[in-house]
Amino acid sequence: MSESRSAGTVRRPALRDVAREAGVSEGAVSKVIRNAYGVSPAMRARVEQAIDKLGYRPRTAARAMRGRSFTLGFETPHIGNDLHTLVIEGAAEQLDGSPYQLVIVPGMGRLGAKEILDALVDRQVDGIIAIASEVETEWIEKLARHTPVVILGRHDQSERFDTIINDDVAGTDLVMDHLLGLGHTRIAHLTISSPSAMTPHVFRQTTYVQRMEAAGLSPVVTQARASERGAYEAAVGLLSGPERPTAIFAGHDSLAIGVLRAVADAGLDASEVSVVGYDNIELARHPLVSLTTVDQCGDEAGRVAIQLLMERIEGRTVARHECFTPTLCVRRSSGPAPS
Amino acid sequence: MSESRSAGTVRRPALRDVAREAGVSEGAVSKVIRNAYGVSPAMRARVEQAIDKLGYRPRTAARAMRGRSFTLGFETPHIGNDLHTLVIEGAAEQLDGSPYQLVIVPGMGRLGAKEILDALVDRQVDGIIAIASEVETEWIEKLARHTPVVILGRHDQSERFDTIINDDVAGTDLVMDHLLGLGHTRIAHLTISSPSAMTPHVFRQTTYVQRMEAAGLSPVVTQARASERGAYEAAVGLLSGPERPTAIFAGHDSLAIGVLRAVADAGLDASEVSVVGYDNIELARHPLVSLTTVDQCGDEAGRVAIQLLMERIEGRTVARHECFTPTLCVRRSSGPAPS
DNA sequence: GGCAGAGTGTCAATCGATTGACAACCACGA
DNA sequence: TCGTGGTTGTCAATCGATTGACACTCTGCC
Repeated sequence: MSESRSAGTVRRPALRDVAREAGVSEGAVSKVIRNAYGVSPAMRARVEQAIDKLGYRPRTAARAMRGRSFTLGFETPHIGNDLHTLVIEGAAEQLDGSPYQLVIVPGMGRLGAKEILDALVDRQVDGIIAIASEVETEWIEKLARHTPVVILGRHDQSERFDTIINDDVAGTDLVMDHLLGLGHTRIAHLTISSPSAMTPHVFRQTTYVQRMEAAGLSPVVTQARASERGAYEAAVGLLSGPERPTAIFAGHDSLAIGVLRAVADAGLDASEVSVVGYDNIELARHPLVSLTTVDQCGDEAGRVAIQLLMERIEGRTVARHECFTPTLCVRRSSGPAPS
Repeated sequence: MSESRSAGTVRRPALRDVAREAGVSEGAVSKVIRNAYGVSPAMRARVEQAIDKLGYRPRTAARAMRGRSFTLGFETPHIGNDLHTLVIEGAAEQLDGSPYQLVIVPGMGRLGAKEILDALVDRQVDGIIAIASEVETEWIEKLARHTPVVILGRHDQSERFDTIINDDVAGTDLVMDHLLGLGHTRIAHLTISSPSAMTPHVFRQTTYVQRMEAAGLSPVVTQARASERGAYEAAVGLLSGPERPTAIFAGHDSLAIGVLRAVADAGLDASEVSVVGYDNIELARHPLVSLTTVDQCGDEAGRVAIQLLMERIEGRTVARHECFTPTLCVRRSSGPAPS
């Protein structure tokens, strides 16, 4: 009765069972599975044989109680965001072969960043990669006091956690160089509301305004709800206005996709309204979409995020802040200004 | 020195600290946080005050050692798959407000399903939702002996784990009714190789072949690599052959997107080659794509998956197998056969 | 007055792995 | 023969929360 619980349920072997099977102490088994000092080849062989026989695997929970959980957490407001997918891809690649495991807790529009981060802390992850754009800096600093944290796309540099950002000023400059070079003068910018002044969207918007004014043009900024549909509705408004823009720079690709839909619905195309996005999501590459956009190599960001976390886990205490330089991908959604 | 570890690192409060702060026993505190029987209102108030003051949160690892981890795991070969995103959305909705948390472990092409499932078991999740199409039934049954499991899109019905499938025969019938009704006779099917005979793709292919033969037509099945690019290449081959098909039924939407690309690149459109997919991913809805496809309500599947897991956690031991009936979404990518 | 029984709170064992202290043993040289 | 030093293995405490057994205090009632 001590070998099984309820009907059809079996107890997974524990370290104790392996020790009994091999006829050695639990400590010895622990040493073997951790590759610790002080085990003879003979002992190692016996223990490994017992492990194989029983199909033993150490429980993460028990290990976590004594230190590491070998788990890293990723917080994202919503999976299905292509940029984040790319980041996760890079992170997974960097983690390949290591004993650490990446787990993702998705907000899906119902859980706030704080709730997710708390859930990760409750599970004693050894490190956290987060977006967390809506969370105050102090809150994250408190979090970082006990768990290594890397924040993506946040422009404020704290001493207590690492950040990885894309150079949004340079990226926006690429877009504006492109559009101005094509002769556009009525360029509108579509953005979303930001919880803080330190988000990428604010930097893109600010740079857009500066460039417009520097070129002697009047900036037009429109706020949309943060979705393809929100962008669609905002774009419909822009296109039906008196002074129709000849180019629309959207804060990111999902918004740009919505803009493209509005352009198509209005019976227009790229020869009349150029559309440019930001992020270079998979869809932007598709020939039916062919969206001009800014690539910010999310996979590289994912790889670096893991590296930074590992450094923290191994003892680094001074913050590091990485910045990537984006590139422009010119496609068919943008063209010369109509004459 | 017992209050802090290394520089800048603080120990999170434990149950013990709350007990000391409130001047009660640890057991009492435990009862309060679990809403267990046997606490007076006065005690509850004192304890809750102490919890607030210290910012205490129970550690999942310690709880897991005594039973539940309040964590459910989701195994997916690759996030960024829109159907899975939809499933996760439904699951998150169903889980809203419960103490359970969903975590996703993505394979990202480097981790096999078994490795992911093992990682989840190591973390003692209370239940698992998995795709696991490549894993043998016996392996999953062994897994299900100690952890509740729901498998998505697997047509073999085991007594030991629950399954949720889409009626792929009915879905394929919808597609074939549609295409045959439009007068198509040269209908090709694009599929991917399957690790077992129980995957949705095999059922779709088999039904396609049966319907073609029943209509007195010759089926043409082409295998593509499992990616948009693989579908593109396969479609290029199909379109440049001697007897060009007038309709292509792709095994799922990502493949269909690749087919659409090939059609566009060949200078053709829906009036010459109809394209139909399966899954109704977000992109299929976009006006620039407008793909006719089969909707299999992934969000509902996600909700039901959570329900099934909860039932298992609460003691159900007989297997349940749910089957959803899909619907057809007709869009502009399909039309009458060219005369 | 005494006793049943409901309501509260404490105690101690337990889950599984890790880790520093320590003991047993060996060989070797003085 | 004894001591020294290096290997190898065991022991026991520990991490944090849960839980069943148990003890104590009141009420109310015969």
